[in-house]
Amino acid sequence: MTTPLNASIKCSDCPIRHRAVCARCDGDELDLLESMKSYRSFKAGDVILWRGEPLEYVASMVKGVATLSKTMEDGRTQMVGLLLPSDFIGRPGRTEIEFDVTATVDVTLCCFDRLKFEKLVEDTPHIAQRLMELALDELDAARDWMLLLGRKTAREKIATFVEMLARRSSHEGGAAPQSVELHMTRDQIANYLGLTLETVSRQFSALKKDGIIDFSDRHRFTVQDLAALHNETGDDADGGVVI
Amino acid sequence: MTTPLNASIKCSDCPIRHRAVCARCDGDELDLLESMKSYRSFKAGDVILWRGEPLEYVASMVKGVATLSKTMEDGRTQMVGLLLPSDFIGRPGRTEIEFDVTATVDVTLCCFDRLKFEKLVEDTPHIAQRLMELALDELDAARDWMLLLGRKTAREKIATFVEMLARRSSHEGGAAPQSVELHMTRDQIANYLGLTLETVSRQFSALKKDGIIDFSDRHRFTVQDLAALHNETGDDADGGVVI
DNA sequence: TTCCAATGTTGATTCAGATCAAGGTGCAGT
DNA sequence: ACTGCACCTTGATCTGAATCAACATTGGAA
Repeated sequence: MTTPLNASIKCSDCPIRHRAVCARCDGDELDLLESMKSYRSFKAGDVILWRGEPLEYVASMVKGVATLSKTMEDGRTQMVGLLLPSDFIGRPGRTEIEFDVTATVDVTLCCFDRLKFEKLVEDTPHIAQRLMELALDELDAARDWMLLLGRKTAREKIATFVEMLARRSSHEGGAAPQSVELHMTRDQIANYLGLTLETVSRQFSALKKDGIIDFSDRHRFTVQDLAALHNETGDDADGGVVI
Repeated sequence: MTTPLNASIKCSDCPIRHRAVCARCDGDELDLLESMKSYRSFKAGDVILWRGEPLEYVASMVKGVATLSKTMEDGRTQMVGLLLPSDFIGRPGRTEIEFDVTATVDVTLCCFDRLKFEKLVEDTPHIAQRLMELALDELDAARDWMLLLGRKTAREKIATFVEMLARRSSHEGGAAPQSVELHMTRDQIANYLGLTLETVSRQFSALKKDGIIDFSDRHRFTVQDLAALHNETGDDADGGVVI
């Protein structure tokens, strides 16, 4: 399940070098991290960390997608975060986390022993500063999500989700009406949006019927009308139009 | 509306000295903060910061309660945070915030010029470290709230809210079945919990009818049965029982 | 003290989304 | 190619909370 790999890329060649917790580190600091790190891989579906489990290491996401989720006793579950490359898992000063972390596709982590890392945070301002930035960014995202969960309709939730995916995949190059990959099942999307899987399915169908998106297969769609899509999100006009 | 006060207490006598952003600072660092800070007061109901407004200063809550809220174009609003003494407002590296900050009771802030504070964060690891801790704590709270907003029923939401207030006010001393103050109107509570004010009112009445809480007046109640209350929250047993 | 506006309660009705139910689709394994 | 299963879609029905509506309470201003 968890595969420790000694084979890890050099920090200086790392794809997340400039966005992860090490972003502000200089050469010497990077050498130190280099000596401490180890890679781990997880398969799609693997649980990376269980809620309440002792937290032995903290890590940066190098590759893949993982989810943070909370589950109630009767099985209701709510995703409370999405981890993408450069995001950080775990926190110094906490011996456990109170949500499950699950890989949705194959994941590679760059891991550090928690205790050693905590000492590092004390001694290395650049790391604390970057961790602060990452935490504040996540806090902004969490707050946007609270508005969505508390006040948006099912259609607005789906439109917001679709727009988020479209915007993100447009970052990765490509022209406007591009194809977007859904890495999650309908059930996972439902848990992300605070809906049921049936409602997710119905709303996708509705957006398709209205000519706003079109599915090539169940896990891949194109946005036909970006303006109409945004109009369904319930968010303010503009929002930094993607060109 | 905003009243700059030169009269501010000494940092060493400050009630939030050991929990606010300055918690890790040593004597010299504290002297520096002392020389930079200025107090501002706000009346209950005053808006402290508007969404999108240029962020001239950042601040620590010294006294009072304030809310962070997001509002959609059609008026739906969702509170995304509650600020209590020692909480931090604003963030280095951001020229504006994307929610409104409103005082719900009279508030006193300890303010710092944003640009000067940003420089301070760069130069003073103790501040970045503490800001990181505060942000991570808020992130934990935000994630608990996401579960509540996404998956809990109206009754569970109200029970969770009531339990939170009861737990908090028990921290401030007092025996078990104590009287708890509601600083918020039904409408504000509704915006906090992702409900309507009518539903809030009905659920309070239901908890009262079931003998779980009892109102002395509209803004003050006592918890009659803490175990039954917890049982209605949907959260796991235990939860660190208050003794 | 009276009046008024803001706030809160309660009832009736509606509706969005959950739940229950019955197929469809596609792909991994044989 | 066939089978089985996980995943998805669509329909029918139910229900919890929103909405609409009327009235009660409170506290502050005149």
